[in-house]
Amino acid sequence: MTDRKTLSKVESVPAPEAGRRVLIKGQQTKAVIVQAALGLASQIGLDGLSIGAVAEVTGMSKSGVFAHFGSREELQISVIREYHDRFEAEVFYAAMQKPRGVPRLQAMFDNWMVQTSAEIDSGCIYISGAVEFHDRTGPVRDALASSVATWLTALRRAVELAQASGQLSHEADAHQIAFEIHSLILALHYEARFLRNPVATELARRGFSNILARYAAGSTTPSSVKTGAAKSAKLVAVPKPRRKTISD
Amino acid sequence: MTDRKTLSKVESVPAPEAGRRVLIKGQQTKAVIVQAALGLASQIGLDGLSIGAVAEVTGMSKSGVFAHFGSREELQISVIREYHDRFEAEVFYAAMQKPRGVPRLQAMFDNWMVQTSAEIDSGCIYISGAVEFHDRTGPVRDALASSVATWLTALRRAVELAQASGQLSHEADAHQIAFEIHSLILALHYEARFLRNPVATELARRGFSNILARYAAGSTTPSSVKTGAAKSAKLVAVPKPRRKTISD
DNA sequence: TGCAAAATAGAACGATCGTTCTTTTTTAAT
DNA sequence: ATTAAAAAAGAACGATCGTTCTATTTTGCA
Repeated sequence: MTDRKTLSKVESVPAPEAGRRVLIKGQQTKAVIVQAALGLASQIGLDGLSIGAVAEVTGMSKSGVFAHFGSREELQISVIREYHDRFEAEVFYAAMQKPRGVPRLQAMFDNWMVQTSAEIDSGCIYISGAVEFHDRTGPVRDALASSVATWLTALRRAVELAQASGQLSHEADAHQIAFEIHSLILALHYEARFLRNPVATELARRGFSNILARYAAGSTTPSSVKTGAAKSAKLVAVPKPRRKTISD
Repeated sequence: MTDRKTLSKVESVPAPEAGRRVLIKGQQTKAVIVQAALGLASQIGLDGLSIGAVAEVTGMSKSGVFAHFGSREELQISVIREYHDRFEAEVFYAAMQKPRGVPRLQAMFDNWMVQTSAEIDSGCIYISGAVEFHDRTGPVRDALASSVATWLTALRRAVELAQASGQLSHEADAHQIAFEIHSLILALHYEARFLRNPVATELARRGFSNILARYAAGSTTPSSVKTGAAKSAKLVAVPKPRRKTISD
């Protein structure tokens, strides 16, 4: 569609045929349905997402909703794509405005925090979905894992850029740093959403600054970094890629 | 029951009346059911746990299973108690054998890792359940949050003991350290279970040793520790405690 | 304005769910 | 061995689920 740098090549909506209307009625309501379904899935989870509930929220009939997707799985995948796009816009693109290195990495983390522990209803589908689908197989799980892997790869690249710019130490493995950043977001989600810990945001923020301090270029390095094991770390998130997911 | 130090005062089974049989038939099968239900819940989640599935696994009838609990919620709570007891034995008690300070903290983390990313079927109910119940209310959520809060409190105390023994710096807040340790377990679960990252265990282990190195007594401290905000951190996990949960 | 196609609604299906009720089997103490 | 209680089974209920089929309404272009 556009040739600017993107998080992945996933296309949500087929390009409209030339000479036709830009957005046909069916696509409008489909977009409305997906948005409503994402809101629902954020609260009750992807797995708990039922067509009947979506129909009630949108004021449509069950079969009216169903006809747009053909199956519940396709609805779930559409929701994942919607979340992917939103996450890409609000976390990835927003951070890409910042200069490379620590500022961009900091922006990614800040945006991610907002997306994860957002004030109102929003729950992170990447986190809840991982729990719901970690033992299953099929296209929904694949779509979810693919989307998550895409983002985590982008995060790791931001770490590597910070290293390349000399702001973070080269001695630490980028996988390790990205893992520790990811872990803070997961703990933030856990403590803020489930345990209702009001200072979870502060704990996560401090943890991130601790990571930056520890891996700051030229600082004292901890005992065990840069061994062989972690260097071969590789995410194997997408067993059967069904569409292009990770851009180069 | 026993007066040795325990993780909490939750009692799973009422004490048998004097002069009666030690374990009546109904309690035997109930224990079998709960164990089978825990195995099921570890795979498909507490929320997905259905009485029919438990009946099939145990070779009983639905109503036969149901009669032991009276409701699905009570079955779920029984599963949580079972997991609590098992977690207490395999993570908490096992680590209490070690001397106070870093060795005990290290043992807690190691045992926790095994419990979280165990080889076979076991999934951590504390993690999956948090996602499934983070927006709900009721006794199941309360039981889960209470059990988790109990363990996290015990973890924080182990950190404080390590500080008191002079092995970890007093400058860092124990809440912060416990938060960062917890976050590594969550990331381990996420990457090992969902993303099938084969080096997740190694990343978590290294993250823990990084924490130890960073907070080692006498080491250089990062920029922002020991401010007022995190000192008031307090877990508010149990809104309506319905039984005694956290020991003093 | 007419008309075909698209979009939506409505009803019904088989399946599964938690739960209740009734009946049968098993237990455990006399 | 007898017997009352406990345990387990079996059938059925209302509800909800995803899905299918058919009818109705709405759309969008001629």
